[in-house]
Amino acid sequence: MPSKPTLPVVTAYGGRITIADVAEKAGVSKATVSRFLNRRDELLTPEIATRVESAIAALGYTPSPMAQALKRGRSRLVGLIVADVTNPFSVAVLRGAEKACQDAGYLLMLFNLGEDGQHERDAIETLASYQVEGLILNTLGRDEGAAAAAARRGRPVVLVDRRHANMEADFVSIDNQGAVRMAAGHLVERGWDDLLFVTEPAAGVSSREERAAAFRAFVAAHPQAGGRCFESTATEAAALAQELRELRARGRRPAVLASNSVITLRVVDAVQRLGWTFGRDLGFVGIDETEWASLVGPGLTTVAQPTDALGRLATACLLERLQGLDVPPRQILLSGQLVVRASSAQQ
Amino acid sequence: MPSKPTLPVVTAYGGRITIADVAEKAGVSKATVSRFLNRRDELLTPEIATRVESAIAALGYTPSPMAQALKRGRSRLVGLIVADVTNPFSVAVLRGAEKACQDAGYLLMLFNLGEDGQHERDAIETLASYQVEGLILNTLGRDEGAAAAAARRGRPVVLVDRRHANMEADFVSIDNQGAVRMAAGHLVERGWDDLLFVTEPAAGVSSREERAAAFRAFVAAHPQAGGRCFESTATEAAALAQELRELRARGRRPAVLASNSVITLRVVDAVQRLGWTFGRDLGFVGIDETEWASLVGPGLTTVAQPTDALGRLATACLLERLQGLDVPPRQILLSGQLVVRASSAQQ
DNA sequence: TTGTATGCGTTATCAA
DNA sequence: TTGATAACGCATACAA
Repeated sequence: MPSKPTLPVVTAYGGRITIADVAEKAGVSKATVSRFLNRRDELLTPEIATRVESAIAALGYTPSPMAQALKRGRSRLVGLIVADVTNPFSVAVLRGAEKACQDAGYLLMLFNLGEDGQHERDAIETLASYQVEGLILNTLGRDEGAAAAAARRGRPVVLVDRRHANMEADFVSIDNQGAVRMAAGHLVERGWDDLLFVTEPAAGVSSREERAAAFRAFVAAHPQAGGRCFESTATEAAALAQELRELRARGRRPAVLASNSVITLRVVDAVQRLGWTFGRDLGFVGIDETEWASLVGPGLTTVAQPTDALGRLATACLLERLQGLDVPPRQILLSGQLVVRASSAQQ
Repeated sequence: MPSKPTLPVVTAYGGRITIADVAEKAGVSKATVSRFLNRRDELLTPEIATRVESAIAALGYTPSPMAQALKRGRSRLVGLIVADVTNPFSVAVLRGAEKACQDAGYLLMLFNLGEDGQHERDAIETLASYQVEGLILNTLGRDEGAAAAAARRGRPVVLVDRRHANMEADFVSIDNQGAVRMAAGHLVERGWDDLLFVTEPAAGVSSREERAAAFRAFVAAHPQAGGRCFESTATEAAALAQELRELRARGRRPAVLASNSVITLRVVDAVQRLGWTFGRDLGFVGIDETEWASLVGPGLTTVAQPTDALGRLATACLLERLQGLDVPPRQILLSGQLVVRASSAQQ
């Protein structure tokens, strides 16, 4: 008797091969295939196991993450929201996080807030609707409680570089205090004795606040060194140049400590307009290492952030929470590394 | 008679509010809610419509994209695969694509191939398993046919900046030929008459090949100007410096045309080691505008790519295909823009 | 015009 | 140990 007319192994609509196809080919039930996939440890008759296995291989079957997510409520997705992908720091962190996710079998969904840094709440909700299991946030946290709400819904949240007000969550960042102390200490040690800390307006961004506070603390501890702060905005380039002029006019050995690479760009621009030379007319250290730091002027001394580690650790924290770790919010602070170049040359 | 004992509006497990919750609250069936959501045009009794509407609002209901994707086979997800997120060009394109996606109600899933640019096939399959509706690729295409396979499965593919061999797909890029001609023409016009085109080894990357070919064509058309090509690798910085030395030793007015920003970085480094000055000892134009181009040496002349438009157009192409547009593969070439600075100053 | 029932691809609960 | 079967949240053919 001829075997029952086997339907051609017709790939399910959309070209997708489903667990049903595998089951049919292996001559078992869908449940068995599912068990084979998920709980291999559980005893399966070796013969059946191999049948299923080869059917899977023959068909090239891969489970549908969407269906799995729907059923399990878990998606193997991690959401990463950054205030601005244009920021090399954020991209570097992203890379670290991505690697760690891949290693753990997770996929990163990126959401970039763009220009205004607004819509954080929307971003969180969008990502949440895709059942992301957790969130890594490198954002302002201005959208009161949006992240907290996510956390309350049971989605672990890890903050990178920027704390959110009233938000109890794991936090991963460079040690801002240490970084500033290192940078300022280096300048003073090299003989620069009139320091100007240039930063963007704090505007509630914790890293900016912490760096500024650390600078003030440094100044208080080193009364022999002059120390002032200046807030630079994108629109007022002239004000920065003016500030630098006054700094130098004071007649000591002036140096700038830039709070991040955006500020570094502005300071370099101003210094070039003034026709000054770094390391001679003005000492300089900037937080954030960039690919161009060594190429500007005589080379810019920087504090490099361990961006890759930051991304990896943020992911690691998240994954631990996903695996049920239940401890109070942790803070992980990593040291920056001073990259000495000619802009801070010995006086 | 008391209404049947209403179960407390219990939010579905995981805290998720489902269409069933809305239906119950509005006192209608799930189907009605679904119709309200999808085909508002279809006649609904106004009274019911408002009841549903307010129930949705009251509950803060949002449909689950996963469930929708499962049911419809469409996910409102677009996959973007980049060879290297570290590349500012790719990030800029990403931003444009992201904006366009958001405008159209799509979400971008980013996949970064990282270091080796390997695993393109894996990336495509991973993304495909999440039911992305289409793919934007800024990759090597070395993984023979992986993209083509996706395309065959009915997922539209758009290539950005890099063509794939044997791949018939929409292609969006800067006009490489025009860009090189513009850059080289500018140098010659300014009196630089011994040109060196520096590029990474082509290695099958179409944009590199096209730029090199365009340079050779330019040289052929301008026999009075010297013109050579040099392939620079990351590991052999010395070779580049040596090449520059020879270029200058030839005694004419030497200039470099860098094929992208990575090469620009290397050339700047070499020139600084040699102690030369751009615009005096060596003319320079680099393809790719960067935030630091104006800050290096006397300022670097560049050809800016319309990255944002590239990303938007790539997305637009994809969305058109998704809406059923069926025309042969298109090529969209955008002009670069010359940003003149002192590195190419008049001789 | 609205409701019922079915299925998308999986997993989980029960029997067998 | 394995197999029916019922969800997961949604959309739709069909019935009312």
